[in-house]
Order: sequence, then C-alpha cells, then structure tokens
Amino acid sequence: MPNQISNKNHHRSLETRQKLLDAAEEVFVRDGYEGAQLAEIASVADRSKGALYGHFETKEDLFLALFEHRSTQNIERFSERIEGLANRRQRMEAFRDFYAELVEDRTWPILMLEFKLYAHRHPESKKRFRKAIRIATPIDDDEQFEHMHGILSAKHRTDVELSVLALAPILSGLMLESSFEPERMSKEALGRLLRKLFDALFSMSG
Amino acid sequence: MPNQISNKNHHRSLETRQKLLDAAEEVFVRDGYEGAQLAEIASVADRSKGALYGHFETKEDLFLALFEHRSTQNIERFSERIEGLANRRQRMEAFRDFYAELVEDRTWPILMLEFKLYAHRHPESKKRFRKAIRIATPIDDDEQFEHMHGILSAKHRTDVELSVLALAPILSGLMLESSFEPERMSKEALGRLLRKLFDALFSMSG
Amino acid sequence: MPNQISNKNHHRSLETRQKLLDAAEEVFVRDGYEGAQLAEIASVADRSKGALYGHFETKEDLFLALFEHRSTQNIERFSERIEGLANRRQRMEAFRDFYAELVEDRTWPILMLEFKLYAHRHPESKKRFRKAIRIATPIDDDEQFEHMHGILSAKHRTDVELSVLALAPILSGLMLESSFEPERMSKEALGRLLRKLFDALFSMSG
Amino acid sequence: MPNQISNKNHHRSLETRQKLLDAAEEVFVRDGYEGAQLAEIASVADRSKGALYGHFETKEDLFLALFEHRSTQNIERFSERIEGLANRRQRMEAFRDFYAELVEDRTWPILMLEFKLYAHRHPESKKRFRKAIRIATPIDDDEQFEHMHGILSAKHRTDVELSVLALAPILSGLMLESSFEPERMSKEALGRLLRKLFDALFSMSG
DNA sequence: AATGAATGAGGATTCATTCAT
DNA sequence: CATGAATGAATCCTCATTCAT
Repeated sequence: MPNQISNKNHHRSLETRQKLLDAAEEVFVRDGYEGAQLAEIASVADRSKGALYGHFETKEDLFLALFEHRSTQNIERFSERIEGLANRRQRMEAFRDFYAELVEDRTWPILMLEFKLYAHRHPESKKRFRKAIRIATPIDDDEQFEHMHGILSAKHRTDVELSVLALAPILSGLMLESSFEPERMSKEALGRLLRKLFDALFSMSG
Repeated sequence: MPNQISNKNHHRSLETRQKLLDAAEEVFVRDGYEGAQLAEIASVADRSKGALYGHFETKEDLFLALFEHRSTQNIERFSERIEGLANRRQRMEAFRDFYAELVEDRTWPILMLEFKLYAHRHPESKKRFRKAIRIATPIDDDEQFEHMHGILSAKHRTDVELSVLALAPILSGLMLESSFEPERMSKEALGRLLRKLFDALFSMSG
Repeated sequence: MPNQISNKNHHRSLETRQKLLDAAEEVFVRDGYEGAQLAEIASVADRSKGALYGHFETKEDLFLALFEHRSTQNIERFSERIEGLANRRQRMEAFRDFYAELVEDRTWPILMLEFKLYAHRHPESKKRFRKAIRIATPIDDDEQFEHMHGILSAKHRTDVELSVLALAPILSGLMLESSFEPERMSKEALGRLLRKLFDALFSMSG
Repeated sequence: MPNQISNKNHHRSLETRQKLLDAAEEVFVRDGYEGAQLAEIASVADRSKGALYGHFETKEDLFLALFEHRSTQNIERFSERIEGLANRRQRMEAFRDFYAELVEDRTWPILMLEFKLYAHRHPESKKRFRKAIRIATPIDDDEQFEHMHGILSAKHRTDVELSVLALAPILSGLMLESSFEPERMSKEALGRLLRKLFDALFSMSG
C-alpha cells in the first residue's frame, strides 16, 4: 500500500516535471529568459510555483535542464534517422534534410539563441552551459563523427568541424529573421537558403 | 547673445545625447535589453538618469534610437567604401570585404540580434522596429540595388534580395557562436566562413 | 487535511487583508491619496509591500476597496441603529443623532473628501467610484427610503433626496474646518452646527 | 534709457507673475497640490520653469501666494458689493446673494478645500497657512464684523462667528458633491441648498 | 529676470525565492 | 511532493529643484 502511494507520487512527479519543462520551453521561447516569469510557467503547466521549486533549484537551473532535455531528445531523433543508412552519401543527405526540416518548428532555434546569449552574458555559469551545449553539437564523439564524415586529415577535419558548428547558428539567425520579416523571407525561401548554405559548407555542389 | 547661449546649451545637449547612446550600446550589448539597467547606462555615460529621460522617453525608445543611429552610421560607412569603385565586380568585392571585416567588432551583430528578438516579442512595437531595420538593410532602394547587383529579372532579383537579407542574420548567429566557443571558432575561422558563405549566396565561386 | 491547510492559509490571508485595509485608512486619511506611500501602509500593517500587491492590484485599487469596505460597514451600523424603532419620528431622531455623532471620528469624513476629490480628478475611474459611493449614500433603495421618509410626492421626494445627499459633504467640509481651526470650531460647536443644519434640511424645527 | 529698460522688465515681471498665478490656479484646482506639476504650470503660463523659480521659492510658496492673492481679491469684491448699502438687512441679503453666487465658479471652493487639506497635513507650515486663511475669513476685524452683524453679546457673537466660519466649508463640500454627481445635485439645486442653509445659520427664516 | 538641461532622491510596481502548512 | 501567501531587493520612471548661460 505505501508502495502504491509512492509509485503514484513518483508517476505524478514525472508527469509534473514533464509539464513544467514543456511550459518552460513555451514561455522561455515566447518571452526570453529575462522576460519569462516563473509564475507564468507554473500556470501554463497547470502547477504551482512551489511545484516548480520542488523540481528545479532556480530559474537558471530550469533553463539549463530544459536545454539538456531538448538537446538529448534532438540527438536521439537524429540518430534514429541515420541509423539504418548504409553509406556516407545517404547519411549526409539525411543530415541535410534533417537540417532543412528544422524550419518547421521555431522553438529549438530560438531557444538555442536565447541559451547562447545567456551563456555569453553570464561567464560564471558558462562552464555548465558549455557542457550542455556540447551534448547538442556532438563533434567530440570520434566514432560518430567518422561514421558521418569519414576519416579525415587533421586540417580537413577542423574545416568540417567548423562547418558542423556553423549549422545551428546559421539556422537560428535566419529563423529569427524569417520570423521578423515573413513576407520577405518565407519558410520556403528559408528552406532553400539552408540547403544552399549546407551544400556550400560541405562542398556538396561540385 | 541669446543665440550664443542656446548654442552652448544645444552643444551640451548633443554631447550628452551622444554619450548616452554610446553608453546604451555598451550596456545593451553586454547585458541584453532586459538585463540592461538605465542607471548603469546613465552612469557609464557619466550622466544622471534624469538626463537620460530628458533625451529619450522610455527604455524602448532609447533602444530604438540607438538602433536607428547605428544603422544610419553603418550605411554611410558602407557607401563611402563603395563610392569610388568603377565596376560591379569591384563593388561586390568591397561588399564582401566589408562584410567579413564586421567580425572585428562584436557590437553590431549582437545588437542586431537583441533588436530582432525584442521586436519578435513585442508585436505592438513591431511597426516602429521594422521601419528602423529597413534603414539597416536597404534592398528597397532600387537605384542603389541596381548599382550593386545590376538589372535582374524579377525572379533572380528576389533571390539576390534574399541573399542580402540573409547576410546579417548569418553574421549575428556565427558571431555569437564564436563568442561562446572562441577555441572552436576563432575570429579567423569566422572570417573564412563568412567569405565562403557570402560567395555561396552570390554564386561568386563559379 | 488539505482543507485544514487552505483554511489556515485563508485565515492568514483574511487577517492580512484586514490589517492592510486598516493601515491604508490610517495613512490615506493622514497623508492624502497622493501623499500616501504604499511602503508606509505596508509597514503600518506590519506586512510587506509584496503582500499588499498580493491583495490589491494597484494603489487606486486599494483606495477603492477601502472605500467600499467602510461604506458597507457604515450602512450596516446605521441599519442596526434604526432597526427596532417603531415610528418615523424616532427613526429620524436616530438618524440625526447618528449624523451628529460622526464628529467623534475624523476618519470617515476626510476619507470621503479625499475619495471624491480623487474621483473628480480621474474621470477614467469615475464609473467605478460612483458605483462605490452609491453604496455609501443609499437613496436609491425605495423601500428603505420610504421606511425613513414616508411616501412623498415626486417633487418633495427630490427635495428630501437632495437633503440626504447634502449631509455627507457638509459634514466633511465642516469637519475639515474644525480640524484646521479647533479653537474657533470645537467639536461641540461642530456638533451643534450639524444638528442645526440637519433640522434645516429636513424642516424639523417647525 | 536704462530706466526704460528696467521699467519694461518690471512690467514683464508683473505680467509673468500674474500669468504664473493664473496658471497655478488652473492646475492646482485641476490636479490637486500633489498632482500639480510645476512644469505644467509653467507651460500653461507660457513661461519656463526657471521663470517660476524666479518668482516663487518653492511649490508650497507658490501655492500659498496663490491663496493669498485670491483671498485678497475675494474680500475686495465682497467689500465693493457691500459698500453702498445703507442698512444691515440689505447687507445681509447682499452677503447671502454673494454666497449663493459663488456656485458659478468651482475654482475657489475647490482651491479652499485643497488648501485646508494641505494645511491639515503639514503642521510645520500651518502657521503660514492659518495667517493666509484669516485674510479670507475676516471675522477678526471688529469694525467690519459689527458693520455686518451689529453689536452682539459675547455668546451671541460666538454663534454668529461660527456661522460665518461654516459658510466656506459648506460651500466647498457641496460644490465638490455637485461636481461629482451633477445629475443628482444640479447647480440650481446647489444654489437653493446654499440659501436655505445660509438662512438657517443666520436665523433669517423666522 | 528668463531659459531649459541636468540632477537625484523618491515612489509605484514586479518577481524570484522562501516557507509554513 | 505541492501549495500559494508573503518577502524585499531591484528597477523604471517622475518631478521638484538647481545652475550655467
């Protein structure tokens, strides 16, 4: 019986945590880190501020947890897409498609921007943030990197790493632009731009 | 005599305004719009909060005025660089150099990012902001556009406009990245990236 | 158990609200609406500014809530005094006594003055204020009115309504005077004046 | 020639002072003492804040000067009305008419209210204010008092003084009420009320 | 005397965080 | 774990007053 209760509680707790993270994402993206209010996040999650503090130490903590959560999720999704593909060309194409399709949801790119701006401005937290970001841009995993790009000379590898690193910032910048001026930069135009830039970065056009 | 007086006052006023704008830029870029404190801006400008409010109605107003001020300045600088150049190829190269050299100062790209994020989140001010931004990305001036890119078919022109529009966001996104991870994306690497992307956008490589 | 909790919390909340209203009355009457500081009100109530804003949206809101609270209270007190009285003459005498005894506490008349001055100067809030004031001067309740003054011709009724309406302003004006010049207009003299004017308004002298 | 200039200046100065006082009255009555802004007063007077401070030491000073100015003016106007009248009855009637006609202009009664509220709340300035108010309610001038009310026993005289003292506060209170609820207390109704109350105070009805 | 830019103390309001229940 | 009342430091903005010209 006590077990039952604690199981229920645990379940409730997980659900609460998930709801809070979802709400946090919505509000952080909509209002920015500074503009986001914890009361609003709790309210969107249909929970109380107290619940929020039960799961996360501080506002910054919640922000970080959200980022880690989404990073992990994204990596997993990408891995699934790559998994079955036999050769490198197919994998790169899947990579490119995955990239271009990110335009469908503004959430992630804006969140990324907000996240880096925050890190940029809070050097004392930078370490924690950097760690979280490296989950999101895994160029440090040699095995995975080679699986994707082959075995490269040191110099060439640095170039490719740079290109990989550039993808997210480009996406974020352009996404914001297209959100600000949708008539001038439609979602389709944005998609085309992203493919063109991807090709240029990885020299796939010629 | 009264003229003399009003001149002196006016002079003081102009100097104050300039100091306030400079301080605002420093603080807005460093701390972000929300994080920036007017007291800090005033203090950096070596003026009082009251002086600030004598020149700008609200915080938003100051932010906007700053953006307009810098936009105008940038356009002028660019025009000077282009002015004497005889043919289109030279002008495009000057354009590319101007673009790549922007990496020297983080201020402008970060400010642009902050500015668009703010506009994105404050629809009620969007109109004012859009107007200010169009000063900064002048693809509406037909004469200037043709001077730069030649006379183009409607379809082709749209493409080029899109490329012009993409430059600033790409710069901002990558700049932030390089600021966040300077070991992985150095200023030099950033410069190379920008040139490569510029070429891709304007098909200058082939 | 959860009920218990919410009861306790609710109790605290009610007590806090009451303390805040009492403090607000003291400070608004002493310093006037503009002169009153929310920090002072909170401090007098032995609560924090935050608590104040937990219970009332704005300063104006608090002011209004205070007025409604006291109005209701006064009406109730008056009704109690009238309740058991058999005939109209007795009720009118009780009315007159009630009126004259108001000189014992300066709070209400000064608050009323402050309240009407505020309303007079803030047309945008006038509607809310008017509604609140009509609680305080209930000449619209036909039953109660007739219970007090009998069934009257339209013309006569208008006169009597006017007299009822005049009572509070006269009290407020004279109270302020007596507070300003207590040597010239003592509390006793004020009481006599009020009775005399009451009689004149309701033609009770002849 | 220098004389000419200083004359001109003096003239300008008097005009400026007058304009400032008029503007002050308008704004103090409209916005209340605390709500009134010196910048607004200067602007209404078509002068600068500096000019204001050339003529009056502080805000309180201006307020006081305004009150003294208007008080003197009112007394003079009243004296003119009384001057030629032969007997006491005529003078009392002229007094009553003068009183009832004050409903034509809301300015003075509201100003009086504001003034007494301010004095009531600033004991440290009370002395100056009391002095100014006694100009406005001249019951201390024996000669004038007897001219108006005859030679009275000490007891009776106290009563009459009280009645004189009561007039202004009653007017102010009712005026504010009629301004707040003009549909319920019209200017005409107000006039009738004032006459009735005047009569009651001076026992002129029987 | 007149101007108006500049000052800076002061005040309403917000919001992350705490804590008793 | 969950609640939400309470806290109080922090921040935008106002405005009486000063002062160089």
